[in-house]
Amino acid sequence: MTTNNDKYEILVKIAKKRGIFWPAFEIYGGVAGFYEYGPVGVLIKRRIIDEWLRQVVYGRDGLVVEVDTPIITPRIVLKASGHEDNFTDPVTECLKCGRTFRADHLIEEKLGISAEGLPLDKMAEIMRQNNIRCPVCGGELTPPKPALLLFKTEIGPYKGSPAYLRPETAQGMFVSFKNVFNSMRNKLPLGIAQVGRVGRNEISPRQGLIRLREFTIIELEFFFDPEKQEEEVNKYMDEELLNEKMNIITADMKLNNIKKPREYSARELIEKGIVKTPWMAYWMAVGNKFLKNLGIPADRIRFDEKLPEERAHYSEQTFDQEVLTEKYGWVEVAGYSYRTTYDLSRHIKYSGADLTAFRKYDKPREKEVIKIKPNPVEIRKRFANKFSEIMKALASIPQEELINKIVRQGYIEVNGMRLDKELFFIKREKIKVHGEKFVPHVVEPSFGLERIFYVVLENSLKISSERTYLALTPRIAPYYVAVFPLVTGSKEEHQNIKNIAWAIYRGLLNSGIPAYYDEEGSIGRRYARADEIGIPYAVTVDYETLRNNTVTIRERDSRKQERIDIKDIYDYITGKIGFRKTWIEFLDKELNKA
RNA sequence: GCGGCGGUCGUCUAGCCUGGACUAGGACGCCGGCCCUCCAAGCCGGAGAUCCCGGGUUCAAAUCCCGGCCGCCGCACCA
Repeated sequence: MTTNNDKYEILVKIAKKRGIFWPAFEIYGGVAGFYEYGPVGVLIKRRIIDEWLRQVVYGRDGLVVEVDTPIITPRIVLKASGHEDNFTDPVTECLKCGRTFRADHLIEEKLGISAEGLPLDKMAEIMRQNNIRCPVCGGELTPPKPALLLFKTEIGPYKGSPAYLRPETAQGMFVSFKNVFNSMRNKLPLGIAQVGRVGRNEISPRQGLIRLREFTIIELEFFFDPEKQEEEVNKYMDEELLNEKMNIITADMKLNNIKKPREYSARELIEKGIVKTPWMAYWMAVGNKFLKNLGIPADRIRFDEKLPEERAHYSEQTFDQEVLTEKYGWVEVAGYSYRTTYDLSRHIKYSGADLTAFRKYDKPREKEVIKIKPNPVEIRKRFANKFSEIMKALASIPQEELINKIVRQGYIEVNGMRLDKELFFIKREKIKVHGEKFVPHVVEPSFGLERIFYVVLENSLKISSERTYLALTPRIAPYYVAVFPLVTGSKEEHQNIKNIAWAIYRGLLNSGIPAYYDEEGSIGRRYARADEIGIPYAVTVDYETLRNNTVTIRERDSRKQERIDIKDIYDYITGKIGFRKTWIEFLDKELNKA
């Protein structure tokens, strides 16, 4: 019997043996929280990214575009985003036993009051006043110090300006929003996606690929107009997405101690008001399909809504998407956050840039505007000797304030003098307004690539007494097809068989099919090696090939073989892997609709 | 970060307690050769080990002692 731990260990062994992944810096003893991808691993990783790009980014009716922005991020950006303040933990250390604790958690535990976000000196005071001591040994605690989880660096070699490695790629999308939005001709809704490396200086990373200090995020920021969200979702969400079933644990369910998820369709999530924006349901449905297409069974995927105190500082609503693993139980592979206007508003404030979109009204609206100007003749009449002083002071008062004071209260005070509305020209004017500026709202589906990579591998690994293989869904296999000569001896017909196999291999590579060639060891061993890295098909050239130009093609999981003509190999493989069937089915459906 | 346990070819391991005969042994895997009609076969040969790192004790350290690194488990942290 294979236990969970055995399975994990077999996976780790295969990963190292076959070049999939392993801990980084191994020859120097390794550094916790860093992993390396090997030659086969990079291919699988790339295929997963490609599938994400295809399904979540470029397959979304043109809603989403992609960018690539810097990893090193000036301090101001992460100050604006709130990370510099929120990505630190207040840590206190016991002077006696050396244990460290989160100061705010200790306060909450002892006093039952929320201490999250309090200034450090305030926390120190509370701890002193209430004589909070080490919960383990009762020793004295140091005042809380901030532990920053951002990697710090400097831009410029001498006296550089402070910078951090980005802890998420999202800020790249917010900071570049204006340029992307303009280049996409100012249209909403607009998704901006990015695949990129990030760094988080975790206190204690463990759990292999699940908790890393440097990893890859694939995420998108989806910008939309909150006033048009219903009609726009209706336009883009087809029946298939609306009917997508998901396992959900809502925050309400958690508060009522219900731990078993309920099944909801995306439509129900919207209609029952479980999601705070219908776009949340849209992206959750897309993400659910994405993971299923990577081979994760639907009953091993669930969404867990975070309670307010569990959410990141920027989020109005968060669902974690989790996958059940053998090794780690439920693992969060993606987070769906409703970031509202938080990030853009903060960058507007810190940078001064206009990061708004323009909402055109259906019809131009008539709007009354009031313009106020001082009436010099009247003012001189009333305040002859203060005239220039008054005029100067008035010039520096903004229009809104003039309107506010004069129209609403009937007068304005300037340098201690009361100026009544009779001293002003008040002009009321009707103008046509075509729309208004607003800050777009944002929903963010954010995936941890290494976690997806891990859950897919773990899920794909099949172990039996007979054999061990990776049942990767064909599209994310490192190679689509292996090519083998049945025999590799020195007789002339053996040589011919080898030559044909080699020619087929080269032909496939030349046609853009990721192919793999192996002639070492017995045919059985070669199948086994190919199976271990998840190659879904194997073409074998044998004696019959010499007679009639056919080869056998073997399917990895069933080990069934078919005999096909050499000329049909390309079509066979692209048919199995590829998009031809999808194209025909989809086109039929779409044309019938039209 | 704290506590417990551990670390020997790519992998699994023998040796460690009781220091020396260890040029660190074996198996699997890998590479080469032979064999050559389909699922990890067989035979022959080969390469492959900073005994995790640093220091100490000793005539002598894989082995004993100290510190560090890394891993696993628990706590804490993180999502």
